[in-house]
Amino acid sequence: MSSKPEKITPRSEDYPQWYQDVIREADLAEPAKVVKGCMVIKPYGFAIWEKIQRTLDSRFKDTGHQNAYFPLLVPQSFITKEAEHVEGFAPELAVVTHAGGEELEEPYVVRPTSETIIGHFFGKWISSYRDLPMLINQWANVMRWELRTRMFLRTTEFLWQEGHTAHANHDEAKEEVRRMLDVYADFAQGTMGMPVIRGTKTETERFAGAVDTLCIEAMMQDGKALQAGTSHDLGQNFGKAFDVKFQSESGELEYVWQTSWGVSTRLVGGLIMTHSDDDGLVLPPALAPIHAVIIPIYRNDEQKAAVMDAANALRKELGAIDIAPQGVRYRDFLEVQIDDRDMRPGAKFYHWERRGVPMRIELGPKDLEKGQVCIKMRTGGTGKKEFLDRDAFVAGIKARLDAYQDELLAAAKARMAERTVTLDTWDEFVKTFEGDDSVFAWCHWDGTTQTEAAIKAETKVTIRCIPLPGEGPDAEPGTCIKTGKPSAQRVLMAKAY
RNA sequence: CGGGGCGUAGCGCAGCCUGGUAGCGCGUUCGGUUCGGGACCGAAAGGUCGGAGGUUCAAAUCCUCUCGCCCCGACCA
Repeated sequence: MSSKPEKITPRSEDYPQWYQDVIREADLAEPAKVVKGCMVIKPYGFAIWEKIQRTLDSRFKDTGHQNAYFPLLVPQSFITKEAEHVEGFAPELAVVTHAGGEELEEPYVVRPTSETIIGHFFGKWISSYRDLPMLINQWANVMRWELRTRMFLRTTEFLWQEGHTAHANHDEAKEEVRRMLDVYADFAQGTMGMPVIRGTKTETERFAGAVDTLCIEAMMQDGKALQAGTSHDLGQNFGKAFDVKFQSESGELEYVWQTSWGVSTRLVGGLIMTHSDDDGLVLPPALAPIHAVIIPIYRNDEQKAAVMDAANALRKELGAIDIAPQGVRYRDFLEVQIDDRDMRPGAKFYHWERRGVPMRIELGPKDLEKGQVCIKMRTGGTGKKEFLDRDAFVAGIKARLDAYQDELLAAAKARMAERTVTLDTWDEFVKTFEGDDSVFAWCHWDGTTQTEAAIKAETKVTIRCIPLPGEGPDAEPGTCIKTGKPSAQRVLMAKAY
């Protein structure tokens, strides 16, 4: 490599520092500083979020949901209507007490989530079974006063999407909860290249006010788990709290069955910690704002003119290629940029590598002469430059990017498999989780909150989820790793972000 | 909120102990030579030393308070 001082701390040296270095060097975001716990998402980072939004939004539309928008401020009394919901969110609420120069009669809370205010409006909108199901999604910002923040993973204000639906019966609501979880899982793996495990949260980790919370859990490179998305079965809890009733086909008045589900800008943090390396950000093509950068190589003005002509022609040709995944309702063109800054080519290589651009195209006099391009992928493969016939390269670029996307997922899966273990004794368990890092451990658990709390207190390890069928080891009875009491199946245990 | 660390030029830091007109590296701007893995020469711009108060003839430096960031813990998408 180079003799220059490293700008990115190696992962082996200090993982959290590495994470921050990658974000800074890729120019994704920076701490706001002037606003506690908040971050500024910079254009390149926001472009990734926009890609996430577009892909997910398309899937939400495909599953019948419509976007809407509800107020940022929620009357404080709304929050207190659902007992568990208040209890869960009270500590992290920001409250507006003054406006227009006067103290408000009733304070507003800045939404930490919108179940309550949406519940209120569902109550007004729903009166008959004909109004159901009500399938709403909102793209919004929310605020939770967190004690400790990390960029993208946990900030006081964050961006997300929250789906809110109301159904005529519990089965339909449960189906919805599972359907959207599967959308998340499919998106995480297919688009982000981030393998996940689908499961059910324990009572401790369940959403405040839900009867059941499903989740997808991803593994970061240090083996820690990241809750990447949740889908809640709210039962009739909010229906009762906000008096959301409908007249059924048989004419009876019943409370609706609701669901809610969300993913946030945390996904960007997960994306970073899934693929990136000591050289900086690594992005899957499906979410990369820029797919390829052309670096022109020349020694004099004459060469420069010729190379720039060729570069512009190549860019135009590549930019017409639609790389949207199959089945989506939008088009997504290959984004290719030419870096014509007055810098040494080597400096440009490092610049774009830190930003995770999947492919670099070098174009110089020799390439024009031979009708070829010199390309190098950001990671994987042989790691070497490849010289390809220009037209064949253009024809094959989509397949090449698809292959790169698959490689990233495969590498992430391999890492996850490497760090996934099955443990049966408490001694092993303690030893496994001794250090700072973590693994995914499949262990038996007696199903009690007490045992869960004891395990956490002693080892910082939490039950990430009870796997859905097929997501973990086949269910077979055993004995709890901590207490030795009977257990029906293994659950996923890990330290978490 | 508890424990620890840190706030000095865009970034990374020195200076602080032992008060005396603010420095280094990288980056930036301009000019030139360069250009297939982080170029070089020359010139220049850029800081109310996180903020407030105090001690002092004099404060980046000493004292008090405060705000923010990072790490560790408790809470969480």
